Amino acid sequence: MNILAELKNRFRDVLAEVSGETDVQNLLDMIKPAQDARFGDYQANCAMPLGKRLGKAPREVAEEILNKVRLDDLCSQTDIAGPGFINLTIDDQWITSQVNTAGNESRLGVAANANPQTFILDYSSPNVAKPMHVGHIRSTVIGDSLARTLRFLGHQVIADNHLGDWGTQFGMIIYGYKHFVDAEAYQQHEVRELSRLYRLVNQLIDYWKSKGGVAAQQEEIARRESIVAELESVEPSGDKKEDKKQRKALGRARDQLTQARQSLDSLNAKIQTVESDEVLHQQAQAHPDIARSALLETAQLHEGDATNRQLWEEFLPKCREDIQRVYARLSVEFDVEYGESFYHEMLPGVVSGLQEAGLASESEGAQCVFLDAFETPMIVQKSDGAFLYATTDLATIEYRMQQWQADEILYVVDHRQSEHFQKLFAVANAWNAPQVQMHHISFGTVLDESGRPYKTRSGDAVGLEGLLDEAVNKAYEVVSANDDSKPNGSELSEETRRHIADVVGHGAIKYADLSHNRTSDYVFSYDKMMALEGNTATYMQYSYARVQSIFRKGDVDLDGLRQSDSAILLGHAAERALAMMILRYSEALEQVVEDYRPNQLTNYLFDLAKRFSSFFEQCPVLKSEDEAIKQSRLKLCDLTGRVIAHGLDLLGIGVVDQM
RNA sequence: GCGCCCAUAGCUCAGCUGGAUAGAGCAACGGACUUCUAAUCCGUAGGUCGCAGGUUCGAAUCCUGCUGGGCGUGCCA
Repeated sequence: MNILAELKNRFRDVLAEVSGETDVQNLLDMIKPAQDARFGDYQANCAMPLGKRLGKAPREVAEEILNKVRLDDLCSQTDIAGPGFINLTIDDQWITSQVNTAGNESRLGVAANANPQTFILDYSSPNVAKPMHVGHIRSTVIGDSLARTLRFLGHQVIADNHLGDWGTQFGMIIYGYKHFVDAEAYQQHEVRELSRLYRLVNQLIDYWKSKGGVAAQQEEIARRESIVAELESVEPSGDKKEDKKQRKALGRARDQLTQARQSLDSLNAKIQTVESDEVLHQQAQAHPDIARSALLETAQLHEGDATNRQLWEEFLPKCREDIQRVYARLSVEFDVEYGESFYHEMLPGVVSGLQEAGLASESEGAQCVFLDAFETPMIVQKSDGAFLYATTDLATIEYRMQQWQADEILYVVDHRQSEHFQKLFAVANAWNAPQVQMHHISFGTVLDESGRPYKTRSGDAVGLEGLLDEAVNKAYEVVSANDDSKPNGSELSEETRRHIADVVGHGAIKYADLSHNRTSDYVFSYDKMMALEGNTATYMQYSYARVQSIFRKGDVDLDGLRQSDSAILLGHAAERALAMMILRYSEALEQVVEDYRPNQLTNYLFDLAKRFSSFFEQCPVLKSEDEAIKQSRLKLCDLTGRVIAHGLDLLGIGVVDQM
C-alpha cells in the first residue's frame, strides 16, 4: 500500500469539486509527508493557493475540503493549522492492518506497476583492455540499481553493457603488441600484458604530444606575462570602483599565468619521466610517429585488415573475461553486452539513411547533421571516411527498437556528454526512433580533494579493483577487532569473517556512491568511501544483523511468526514511527524511479534503520513481559529486516546474519 | 565568445521540485556496555543557504543580474 497514493485518491474528487477544475494534479502534488512529526504524518498544502484562486480565506477552503473528503477509516486526526495547512495523522488501526498485510506478502506492500514499460538501460560501458578505475563505478552501480528497481516495480528491463571494444584504444594495443610485446609476460597473463602495452603506447603518445606542446605553452606564458606586466603598470585612477575592477583583473591575470606555468611544468614532467628512463627514451626516439601510427592501426582494423582483425579477435575474449571478474565482484549483471563492434557493419547504412532522409549533408569533407538548436553539427562520418561514436549510437538505437520495441532508453553516462546526447536524441527522434523516450541519466564527476577530476600523481586514475581490495581489507580489520573484543569471546570463524568483510567492504563502496545525488560532482576520498560508521551501508547491514540476532537468541520460528494473526501493537512512539516507516517503502521506490535517483532509496533506508535503532534501544523484544507485545515486536523486527535486505538488494548491496 | 551545471554547518553531503523553527554523517565536546550486537544510542555546539534584486500569502528551491568554480564547445569516446 502506498499511503500517499491512497491519500491522493481520497482527495482527488473533492479537490475537483471544491476548485471547479478538472485537472487537479498540481493540487494533489501538494499532499506530502509532513516535514515535522508535530504536524502529523502527512500534510495537504493545497488550501492556500486554492483560497487565492477562489477568492476565499484559505482556512475556510481547508475546512470545506476536510468536510467533504472521506478519511474516517484512514486518519485518526485532521487539523487545520497556520495559514491553512491540512495536517493528517494516520490512524493506528489502519497502520497495523497495513503492516500486517505487507508482512504477509513477498513484495512487502509494494504494488507492481499496472502499465509496465520496456526500458533499455545502457550503463557501465567501459573501454575493454583499459583497467577499470574509480570513474567507472558511478555508471555501473547507478545503472545496476536502477535496473533492479525498475524490474522490481514490474517493468521489463534490458540491461546492456555497451562496451568500448572497437575504438582507438585497440589501435594502440595492436601497435604496442606489434612493437613492444613481452612474449613471456603475454603468455603468463595476456590481459595484464595488453594493459601494460596500452599504458606504454599512451605514455609515448603523450611524450610526443608534450614535446610538441612546449613551444606553444611557452608562448602562452610570455603572452600572459605581458598581460600581467601591462596591468601592473596601470596607475590607480583614484576612482574606487575602477581601481577595484583593475585589481580584480590583475588577480585573474596572475592566476591564469600561474595556471599556464603549471601546465608547462606538467608537460615537462611527462617529458622528464620518459627521458629519465633509458629504455623508455629509446623507445620514444624509435617511434616518433606513434600517435599517427596507432590511429592507422585502428583504421586498418576497421577496414578489415587480416592481421589486425586476427589480433583483435584474439585479444577481445580475454579482455571481456577479465572485465567480467570485476562485475562478478560487484554482483553486477547484464542481459546483453553488445559492444561497439557489434554495430560496425550497420554504420554505412546509418549515414546513407540519414542522407536519404535529408538530414545528413557534406560539410568540410565530413558527413554532418545540422540541428537548429546547436551551433555545431553532429558529425556522423569523418572526412577520412571513419565513423564516430555518434554513428554507432544511432545504429544502436535502431537495433534496440527493432529488437525490443523499447519505450524508454536510459543512458547512465557522466554529465560531460550531455550535449552529445541532446544531439543524439534530437536526430534519433527526427529519423529512426520517433516515439521512444530517451533520457541521459547524467551524473557528476569524481573529484579529488582540491576539486579537480580525480587522478593519481602519475596522471592515471585510481584502479577500481585496488579500491575494492582496500575496502574489504579495512572491513576485515573492523570485523576481527569487534569479534575479538566480544565480552563472551569471539563468535565468528575465519571463513565467516572473510565473508562478512566481503559483503561489508563492497557495500560501503557502492553505498558511498549511491547515496549522493547523482547530478552533483563529488569529492572522492579513501576514508569516505570505506567509512563503516554513520550513514553507510554498514549501518543498515548492522541493523539487519541485530534483527537476526534477536531471532537467534529467541529461537524464533519465522514461518510461524509470519503466518500467525497476532496483531501489531503500537503502544510505544518508537513502534509507531517504525511501522510508519516500513509502510513508506513504496513511496521511496516511486521517488527513485521518478527522477532515476537511487539516493532516494539510500535516504529512506537510513531513516528506516535510524527508527529501528531508536526502537531497539527503547523497546525490549525478547524481554518484554507481555507475550502479545513480544509477538508484535518480533513482527516489526522481521519486517524491518526484510525491508532493509530488500532495499539494499535493489542497491546491489548484500546483508549478513552476523557481524 | 557561446552553451550546460554547481555554490547549504569546520569537512563531506541531503533537502521529497514553492510550505511551518534548513537537516544528516564526519570531526569537536559531554553522557550510556554485568542489558535482544556500543559498527550503536542520547545530548551539546556549529548556518546571512555565494552576493544583489524580483515573483507571492510563503523562496535554499522559481526569474534576472553579478561573483567564484567545473564541464562542453566540427572530425576522441
